[in-house]
Amino acid sequence: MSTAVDITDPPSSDQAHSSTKIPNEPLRRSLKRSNHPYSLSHYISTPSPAVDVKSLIQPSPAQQRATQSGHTKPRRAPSWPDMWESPSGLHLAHAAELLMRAGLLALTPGVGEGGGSGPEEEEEDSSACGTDFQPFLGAWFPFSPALFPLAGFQMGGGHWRSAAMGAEGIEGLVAEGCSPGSLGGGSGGRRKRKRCGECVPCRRQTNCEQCSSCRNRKRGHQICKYRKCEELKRKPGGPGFESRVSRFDLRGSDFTLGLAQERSNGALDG
DNA sequence: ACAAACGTTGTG
DNA sequence: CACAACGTTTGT
Repeated sequence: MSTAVDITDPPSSDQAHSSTKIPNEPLRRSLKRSNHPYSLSHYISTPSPAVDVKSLIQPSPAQQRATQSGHTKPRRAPSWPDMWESPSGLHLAHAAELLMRAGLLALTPGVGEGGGSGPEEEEEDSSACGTDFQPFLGAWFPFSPALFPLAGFQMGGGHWRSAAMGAEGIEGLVAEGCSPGSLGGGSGGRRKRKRCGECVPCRRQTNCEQCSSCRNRKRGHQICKYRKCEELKRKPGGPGFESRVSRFDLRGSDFTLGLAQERSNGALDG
């Protein structure tokens, strides 16, 4: 049970947090000009530390604090991936559950009745969540019937997403099944997924400057190949993802059962 | 406004 | 399928 992240890259410590922006400004012109110490082969041959999915699901206290206290982004509402990524993602799930219990959130039959103990009461205590996701109730669950097809789908798709499902599950589901495109927009509503920040490539701090992406950054708009997040490499709909989504998509609430089965089968375990 | 980077599409 | 280019989203 040693899920410790084996960080082989010394400087990766300050990069544990996932952010769209790379902390160490590897993409700066200065970097381009400077002759970075790593060669292409270095990137390729670097061992792959285990991905600590748990850290995604259970953010550090510091992260939680940050999210709880200052989760209010002045600029725009958090995207769904944001929601799932943040500790509040769990709260969001709880919110949905409460909504269901209150009869406000109509999901496909089976979810709500899946037993009093509910499918996922795993994380945290509801009491804490109750207060915590309050803001989200206002912002994201305005109890508007118009939004419930959306919300229901999100909830169902997310299935109170839990530790059983990796970050990939979250992101994938949100990215594909639950993206605004499939939600309200329908037309070209593709939501960007975010780097996991945990995988080896994400931990890279420097661009190789040699790969096609680096060389062609101006026009390619792509991150260095060796920094491309492993999660993002997987297309939504890829292996593992598809099974989950399809299960959820086709059977709605049975998604939970599917997860349970997979869990028992060890498919989702480590 | 700008930069970074993901998603999509076209091409070989 | 891999790659390149573009469009778009997202964060500063």
